[in-house]
Amino acid sequence: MTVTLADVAARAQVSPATVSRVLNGNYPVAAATRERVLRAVDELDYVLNGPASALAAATSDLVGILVNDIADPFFGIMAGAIQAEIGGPGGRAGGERLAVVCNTGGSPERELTYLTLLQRQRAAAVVLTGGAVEDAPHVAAVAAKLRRLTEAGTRVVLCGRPPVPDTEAVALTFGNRDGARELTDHLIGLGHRRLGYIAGPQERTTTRHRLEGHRAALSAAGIEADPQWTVHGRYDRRSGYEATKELLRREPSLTAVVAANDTVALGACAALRESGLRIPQDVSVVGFDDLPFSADAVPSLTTVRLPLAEAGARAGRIATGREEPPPGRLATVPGELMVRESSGLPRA
Amino acid sequence: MTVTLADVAARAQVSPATVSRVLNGNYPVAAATRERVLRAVDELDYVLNGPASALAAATSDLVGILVNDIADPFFGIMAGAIQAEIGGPGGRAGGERLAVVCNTGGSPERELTYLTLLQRQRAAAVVLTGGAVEDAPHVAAVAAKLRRLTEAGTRVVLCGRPPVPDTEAVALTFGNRDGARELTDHLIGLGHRRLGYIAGPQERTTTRHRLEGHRAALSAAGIEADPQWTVHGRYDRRSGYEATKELLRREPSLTAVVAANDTVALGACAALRESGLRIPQDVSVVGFDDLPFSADAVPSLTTVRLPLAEAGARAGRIATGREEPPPGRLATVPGELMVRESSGLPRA
DNA sequence: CTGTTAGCGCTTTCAG
DNA sequence: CTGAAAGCGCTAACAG
Repeated sequence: MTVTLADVAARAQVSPATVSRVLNGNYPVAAATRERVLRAVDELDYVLNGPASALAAATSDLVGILVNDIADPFFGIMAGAIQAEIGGPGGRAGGERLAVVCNTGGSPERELTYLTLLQRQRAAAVVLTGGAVEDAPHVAAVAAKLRRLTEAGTRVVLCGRPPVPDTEAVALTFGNRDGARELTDHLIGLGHRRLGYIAGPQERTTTRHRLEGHRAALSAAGIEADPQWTVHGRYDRRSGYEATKELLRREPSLTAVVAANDTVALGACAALRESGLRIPQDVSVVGFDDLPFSADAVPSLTTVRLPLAEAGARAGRIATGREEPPPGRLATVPGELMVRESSGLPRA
Repeated sequence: MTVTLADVAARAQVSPATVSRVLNGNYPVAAATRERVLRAVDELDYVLNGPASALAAATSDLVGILVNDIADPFFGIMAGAIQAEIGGPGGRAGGERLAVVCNTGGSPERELTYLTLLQRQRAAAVVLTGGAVEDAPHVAAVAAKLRRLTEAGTRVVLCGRPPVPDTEAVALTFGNRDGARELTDHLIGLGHRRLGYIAGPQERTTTRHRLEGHRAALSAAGIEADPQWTVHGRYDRRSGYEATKELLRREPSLTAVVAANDTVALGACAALRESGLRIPQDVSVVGFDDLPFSADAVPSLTTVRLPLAEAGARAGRIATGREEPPPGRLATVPGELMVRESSGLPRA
């Protein structure tokens, strides 16, 4: 029924082994023979059986990409960049690799399940993107999984995620803490003293690091942070909206709102506007990430630019062995403060 | 070295076949036996070899999702919804399926290459999202590929993409034409007579359908469309910005700009603002898709809401056989006009 | 309900 | 440079 490598061999009058060698291009084959084989492949419209080769070779050409939310451009941009670099179609270079994008929805269990699934597929590499959940048992479970994957020959890269101790995983982390600190320093520099903070979900590294940066800036300036001025939420627009309403209720005199990320900042802007407050005349708003829409927002958003695409591309290259891992298997990708219209002097 | 099913069988004192049956849950097995097997699996930390089962069973648990641009929420939302429904982790129901998201970048060749790769992997199903390229040879090539995939047992679903004749592919198409028509009707109803149109890339079905709807509305109202008032671009913000500048140059008296989609509309807004024009007092702007940011834009965007998540979810269910395909293997998913702040009466 | 027996289609030593 | 042969680890009849 379906054409197999043996059929091609027969037609080209060579052994299956030779066909395999031609197809994989990892072994010397006479030009004339190759020619003949390629023609046969074409004539029979032959397509290699992936599972069969993966079984025989004990490795597949699948690369797993774990993301929290594929509909969020933050992850979409990284995923796209990773995929472009792993050498799939168009990316050239080596066997055509297929990116398997896995949506964890931020759930630790799903993250683990996907890792197992990827292990089952004998994935060539796995890239985990975005912040990690900090729950100790989960961290341990992930570490164990990553170790197992590495043992099985799967390369593991963390992109925008802190290193996992006791593993060989290469980590490209974002300068969340420093970026957050710069952002708050910027606001303090403008004269703000009463800053609300909308944090991400409680147990995530990204949330913690950004919050730490914020607090560091405050204490360096001798400003004591009222715990009431920090609200936790999710990394979405809705959350920013609701958290801002809550902050306004708790402390109407805030002159600035620092959001967990740009999406949250947008929600914050909506809430402020709805409350009759102008940005930045009445309240300044800053975000984080510098997603494409942030520069276009009205007012345009002051934020920290994270080189998502660059980091993803690098992660993709490391995952496919086309770039050396950084020394110590760890590199920090810094963010860059982008001062735009949404931040200004505090109101009198 | 690596644990195999045989090891588990030995430890559980059953035959490999029984272990397989327990793991696949597709065959009656005594509770006690199952129990024993499961324990052995746990103790040995066994993970099924995906390629091996795919080879033996002649089908894998991979589901391919083709998107034009994974960083674009339009595709991200659909991909996320599809993935949530195919029964991967968390989605429960049947074997854990893995979504393989393939970024074609809108390139016909890559689309074909990915389809081949998916065929190679013996994917259980393939979902193609978004508009198709209309080049005849390419359409024929895609049709041939889809036929081959279907023959090999891969279910093919088109989501937000017109049907492919002579294939068994199930198509869920969007009401692009009708939506576009409603949108332009809305503007005409407000009194607009001089409408600029920023179309998507020339050779795509989505572009054509939306443009047709627009033109239909115009001619129904007896307005003759100046070809100069239509500009083609890409489906991105930059394109909307540039196209708007160009439109303004060609015809400063336009009172409305109809954009290919919301992202383009945002670019258009930026260009208008930069030119000192107010929205909607001087120029009305409308988009298409109703992406999450559209309601939050300032001014909020009048657009056509496409139920991306719902359509994706349905596509996912059909792809995994959990929902019957619509009669005639074709269903149209209508859009819904969302009138918001960016459209208003034309200036005097 | 469970075991036995063949492969699935490819890669990879090992010879030549 | 090419062929022969031995599996890779699992599933799926087929018996029992």
